[in-house]
Amino acid sequence: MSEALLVQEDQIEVTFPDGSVKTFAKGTTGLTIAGTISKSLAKAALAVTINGELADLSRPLEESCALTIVKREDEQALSLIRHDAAHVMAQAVQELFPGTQVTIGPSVEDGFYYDFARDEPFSTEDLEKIEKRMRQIVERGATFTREIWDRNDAIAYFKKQGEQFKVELIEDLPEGEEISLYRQGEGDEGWLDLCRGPHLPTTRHVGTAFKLTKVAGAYWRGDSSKAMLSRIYGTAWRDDKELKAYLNRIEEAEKRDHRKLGKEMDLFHFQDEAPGQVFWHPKGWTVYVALMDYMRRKVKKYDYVEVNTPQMLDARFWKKSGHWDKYRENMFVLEDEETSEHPFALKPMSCPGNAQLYNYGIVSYRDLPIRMAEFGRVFRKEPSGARHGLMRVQAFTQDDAHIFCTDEQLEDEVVSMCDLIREVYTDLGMADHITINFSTRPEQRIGSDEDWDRAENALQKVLDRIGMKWVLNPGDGAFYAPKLDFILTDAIGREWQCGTIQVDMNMPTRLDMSYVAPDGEKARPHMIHRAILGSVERFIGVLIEHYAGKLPLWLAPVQCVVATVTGKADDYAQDIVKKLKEQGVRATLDIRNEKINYKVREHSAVGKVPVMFVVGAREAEENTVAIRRLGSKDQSVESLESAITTLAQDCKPPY
RNA sequence: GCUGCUGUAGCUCAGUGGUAGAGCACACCCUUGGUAAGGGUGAGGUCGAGAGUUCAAUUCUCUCCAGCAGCACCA
Repeated sequence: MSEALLVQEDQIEVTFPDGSVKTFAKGTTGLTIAGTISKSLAKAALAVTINGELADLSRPLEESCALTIVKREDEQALSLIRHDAAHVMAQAVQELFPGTQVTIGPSVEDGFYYDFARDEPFSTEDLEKIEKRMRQIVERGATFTREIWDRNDAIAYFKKQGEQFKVELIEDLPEGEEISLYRQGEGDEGWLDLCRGPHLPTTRHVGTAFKLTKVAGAYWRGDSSKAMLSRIYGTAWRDDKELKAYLNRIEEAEKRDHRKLGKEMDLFHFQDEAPGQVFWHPKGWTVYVALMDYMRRKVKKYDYVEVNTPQMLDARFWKKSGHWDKYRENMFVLEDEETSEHPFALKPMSCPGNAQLYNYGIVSYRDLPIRMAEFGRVFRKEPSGARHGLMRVQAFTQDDAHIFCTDEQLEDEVVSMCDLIREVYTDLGMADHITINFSTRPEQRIGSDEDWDRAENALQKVLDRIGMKWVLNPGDGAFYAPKLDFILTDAIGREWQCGTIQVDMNMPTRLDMSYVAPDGEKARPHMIHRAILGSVERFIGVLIEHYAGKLPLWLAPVQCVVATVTGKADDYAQDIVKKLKEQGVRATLDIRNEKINYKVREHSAVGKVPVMFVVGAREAEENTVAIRRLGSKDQSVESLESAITTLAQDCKPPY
């Protein structure tokens, strides 16, 4: 007879993480169970997980289950603390600013937010007041109580409270779904919010390690046609040490901001007169060119041909491709559409241009696949609030390519592209930092469902073959093709799309592309769009933040500064720079009348130059150099000849 | 585009209803110094643009432009 049958009807079996099983009366709470294990555990318990799902400590257990007790040191405690902090903040706001409506307030990475509807904006001083009130509410130690409400009662209650947004939320909940409210505090004194939970036992459990960080606008339900709400962000942690560490981490990350480093390192600047366009300084342009040269070598290695197409084309191409309908507002159109029969526009992407090259002449199946690369300079009129340093500009260069191929060639081509992308990201030190998004058909799209099925299946098969981690991003494909997007993050964790692979079965038809098949009949090629860096500008921004300005030697704008300790070594230093340049090293000379401390600080801390050769009378006499590598405190003295040979070798870019 | 904030010297920032100040950078001088800021002197500003209020606006108000944070968008 199995043990399970011995369990009486009014009892349940609880399995603990160590595998032990105990029997309890039905309806026993996690808190009671924790108490049977030890008093200290009951005290430390914050919540439970029931079959892996987080739940209130006070939740009665109705069925046999696997149970864990969540304590403050557990990772799950963080999201509880943050979610509760959001509730506490909402209560604080309503106490301080009566009439403010609450909407939603989830926990997010590193913290939480709550969206409020209020006529007046929240000021920075308001944040201080709110935070102070939050600490009082935490101090009160009000109990969180879960209540199940009747749908109509809940709607009536929130209507009476003037909470239109909560009413809308409840009305939109599927029929039959349990409507749970959480009360913090006792009876009518308590503050009620619609919430799925779970929560901590009391507000006191939130602790003191939180801080309100910023106030910003956010649309109701993420929809720009709906009301703009005031969102207050906060961060919350298990203890003050964690909070301090977080604030410190943010501060450090902000020092890596590419806009800040771009100025300090003299790489580029922006001006009001050219919004979203880069003024590249000599040093920044050196990085740009080094990266482009590298990409050109890669593309050659992978059997691409490089082409170049016009910057400015008749809008008929965009109308034909469908971009005009969807992106007209974001294109720079050069002539008045009203008066000109053929308005021209700056190209926002290179696809139609490359298609013209394909269409020039007759393509045989023997010519396929054609891998056509173009470092295309494109222009996109971005919404004013979207521009962001190098990451989102209005004029940029894509390391674009279009592969035209047959159905049979499709998958291998995409796999080979993934190899190339992986190779490039590895060379650039970013391989471990990419997220791949598989973005499938959007609601607004062109083409038949059969074609979308085929294109998505092809990408799915490739993903199965390449064995890289990926995330499904349903509905986020381009209007003409599903895609794999390669996402990188900046210093403070914002995500930026860099590489992309798009399997397109629509443009070839739209742009009248064909090839002659073995049977002599015309056939439609497939078109794969791909970019590896994406935007060269954006990728440099990401690289700067990733390396905190300390770019790998081969990309560093200045690879070596030869600096003198005394004027007596000027001639020697000049000679060294000349020799370095002969070996292809980007070297500069610093014989200014300054102390060596000053020069070291300027080139290392500020300029991020990877290598310094320091020379004085001694080195000039002995034909040596004192080598200082960025990041290391000490230096080594080497003979000039071997120092140059070694450095020249280290500066070689990857092939 | 939306909400909020910001715009003063090349950079980072202070300041004021009576037309401006610091540090760094720059120029010159002193200093020739051995690994993360040596000292002195000097030059440098239409206070984002336009309009309004005022005897007087860099300062107050409005509009526009640009930037920052977040949201929305991103072929």
